[in-house]
Amino acid sequence: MGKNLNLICDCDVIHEEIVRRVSEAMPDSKNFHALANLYKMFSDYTRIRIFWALSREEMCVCDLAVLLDMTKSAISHQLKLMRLANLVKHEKKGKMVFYTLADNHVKDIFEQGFAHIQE
Amino acid sequence: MGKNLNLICDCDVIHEEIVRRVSEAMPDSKNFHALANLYKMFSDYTRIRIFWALSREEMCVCDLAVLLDMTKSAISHQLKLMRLANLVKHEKKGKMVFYTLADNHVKDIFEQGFAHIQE
DNA sequence: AATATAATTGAAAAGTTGTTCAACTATGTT
DNA sequence: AACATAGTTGAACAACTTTTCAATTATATT
Repeated sequence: MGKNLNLICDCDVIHEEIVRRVSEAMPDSKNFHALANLYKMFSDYTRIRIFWALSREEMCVCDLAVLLDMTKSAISHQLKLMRLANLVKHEKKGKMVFYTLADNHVKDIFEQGFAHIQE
Repeated sequence: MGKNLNLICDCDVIHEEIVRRVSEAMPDSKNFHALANLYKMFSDYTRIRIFWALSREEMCVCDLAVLLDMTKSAISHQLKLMRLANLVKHEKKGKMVFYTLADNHVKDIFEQGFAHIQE
C-alpha cells in the first residue's frame, strides 16, 4: 500500500492525492527563497527596531547608534544588509548618511506583525 | 556641540531632538522581541514552504516529508518550533499526526509577503 | 506477542548570523 | 595641511540554527 516517490524520504505516501494537488499548485522555489529572505530582514531584534525608528523619522547612523545604544559599526553592518535587500534608502549629506525606509510596504509589513502579536 | 548620552556609543549626538522624539514613542522592547521571533518563523525556506502547504491542505508529517523531499525528522523538528510559536495546530489520528495552520492570520502574513516580492 | 511504521527526540555536525575590533575612507573644521 | 569625526569595511569570534543520525515512543497489523 503506497510506494516511495523519491529516494530521500523514508515514508510510504499515505495521502498521494493531497500531496499531488499541493505539489502541482506549489509556486517556484525562488519565490519561497525570496520570501524567506524578506522575512529574515525582519527577524532580528536590532533590525526591526531600526525599521521602526525609520518609519518615524529619517535618521543618520549616529542617531540610530545612540537610540539603540549600540556601536556605529554594528548599526552600519545591519543597514548594509537592509540596503542590499532594498528595504532602506540612504542619502549622504556632508559627513553624515541619512537613512529612510525604501517604501510604505516595509512599514505595512511590520505593522501587520504588530497587529498579530497584540491579540 | 552635543554630548554623549551613553557609554557604549562613540558618537556625539547630532540630532538630539529626533532621537528624543523617537525614543519616547518607542514601544517596549518585549514587543520588538516578540515581533522578531514571529518573523523568524517565516524566515526559513523549509518552514515557509510548510506554512504554504498547510494553507492549502491539512497534512501529516509524512506527506510534508514527501512533498518537500526531506526526512520526517527534519520536518518534525521544524513543526515543533512552529507549534511552540503557536502558529500550527496538530491532531493525532492513529499513528499519524495531522497539522493545520493555527489561524488565518498566519496565512495573511505570508500572503502579504508574496504581494511584496511580486512588484 | 511480535513486527512494522509514523512520529518524536537529543546530540552531533555543518552552516549561518551578529557583534566586536582595528583599520580605513571621506568630509568638514581649525 | 593637520586633525577630528561619520561612516564603512573585513576578519575573527561567539552564538545560534538547521539537518542528520541513531535511538525511542506509540499505534496498528499479522
